[in-house]
Amino acid sequence: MPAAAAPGTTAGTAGTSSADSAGASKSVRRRAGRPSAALLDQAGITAAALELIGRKGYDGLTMAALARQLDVAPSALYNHVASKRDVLLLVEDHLAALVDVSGFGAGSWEDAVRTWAWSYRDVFAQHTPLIPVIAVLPVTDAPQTLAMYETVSGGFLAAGLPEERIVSAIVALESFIFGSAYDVTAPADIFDAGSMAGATPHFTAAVRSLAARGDERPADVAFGLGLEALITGLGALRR
Amino acid sequence: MPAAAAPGTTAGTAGTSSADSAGASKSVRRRAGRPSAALLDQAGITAAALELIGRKGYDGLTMAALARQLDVAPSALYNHVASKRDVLLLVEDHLAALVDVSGFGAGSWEDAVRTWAWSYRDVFAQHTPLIPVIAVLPVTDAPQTLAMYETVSGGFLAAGLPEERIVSAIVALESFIFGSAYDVTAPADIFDAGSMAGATPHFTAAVRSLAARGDERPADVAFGLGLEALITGLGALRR
DNA sequence: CTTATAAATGAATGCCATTCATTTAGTGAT
DNA sequence: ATCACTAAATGAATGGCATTCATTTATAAG
Repeated sequence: MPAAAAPGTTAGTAGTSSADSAGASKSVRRRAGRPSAALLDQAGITAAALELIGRKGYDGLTMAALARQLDVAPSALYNHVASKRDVLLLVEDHLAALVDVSGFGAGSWEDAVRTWAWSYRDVFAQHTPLIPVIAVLPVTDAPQTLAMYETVSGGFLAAGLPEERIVSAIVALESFIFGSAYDVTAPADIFDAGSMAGATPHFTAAVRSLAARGDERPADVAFGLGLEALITGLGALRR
Repeated sequence: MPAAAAPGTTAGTAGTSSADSAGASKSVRRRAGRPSAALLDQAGITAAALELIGRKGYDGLTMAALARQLDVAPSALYNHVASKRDVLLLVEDHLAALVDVSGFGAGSWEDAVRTWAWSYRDVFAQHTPLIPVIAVLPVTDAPQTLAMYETVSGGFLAAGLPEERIVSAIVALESFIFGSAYDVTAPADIFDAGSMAGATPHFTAAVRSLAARGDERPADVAFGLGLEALITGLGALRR
């Protein structure tokens, strides 16, 4: 857990072990009506969603399952979120706080970017179904994500990148990170050409010679290779 | 299991220009039973799916809509594809053939990569819902995609990249391309911090100064920046 | 002529997100 | 105290979705 960022606002609730409201499985039958204390809130929904995702994966994350996890009727969720997409947004923003931006302001710019990029990829490799959501997500709707951008922007500016290229540089890195996150989840034999191998000699040979020197995970090798290239190339913009 | 199946008898029809069977909207009521010539085949299904995607987007691509487009009952589709995922695979492989690999073997390696990467991104920017599918797709199931890899591998080898790094280099570029494809579809105001702008001075300033010099599309600027960095970095591996 | 089969039908099935009328328990004002 | 208001729950629809299955039938093969 890289920790870090976790900007002030919601830090109070976020700090508590997220399991509490998630695990509530009292089988006590409740009647409709306003309870003494609200059963649901966004923090509880987020925690329950994460718990569910961890146990059953994203296929298991249905509004019905989420409601059951919280011992509540599915329709009750809609008092606190407008849609399932909203739930995914809550989860996404929670995860953004786990990305390690501690390197910015500490060591070299290169090392800070390395730490950030690897942890960013690692976090979202476990949550690839969120990537299509993030990609189109206005930052306004995700405060933790926005906080991450602020820290990274500050680090880039301090390192001497021209202000007008900072967003482009971040976007380029992020695009690479998201694409690479998918890569982590790919099956090991994804490049096995099978019966078509005869028709693709160059590619088949390349796949074989990669596999031959295989201690490190292929996805990690590719990520390291691309990341170092990006760091060098983007670093050259500094003045 | 996709590919294989393709009942031999009807293979002849598969070779025909795929557009014909897509537009078939005869309202003639048919009875159950084997028709004189098969109404459906994978080429026709692919063409109809592309037509539908172009007209209604991926939300409009349902098995029911696809069947209607082909003037057939939804269940009939399952004689030719095992699942909706299979339909997406057919579409993906069709698109792979549109990617421009003509640069390999022609000009410089750098230019070939540029042409390939830009066209690859452009094709899939229109089809981002396919990206999660491609990412986990064994190449065996996608002959056109495999053919693309073969051409690119050959180009990389000819340019002097060590064989054991070719796959990693391609994966790194592809990851960047997929991530960047999402970027193209993002709304223009995605980085507008709105009410949070006060709390994020560096980021907000960076966004503003990017917008200030804005003739080119932001997604294109970021893609160009990252791509040139990758080309330089990966090119340095040549011997 | 018989038989096997590919390829269609349409009627389920089960899952899903979401909506809605309804109920109820607190809160705050009079 | 009483009353009205409202937040937050319920459970019963609703409509859409992919997929399955028993059934039908034209055709090709033997």
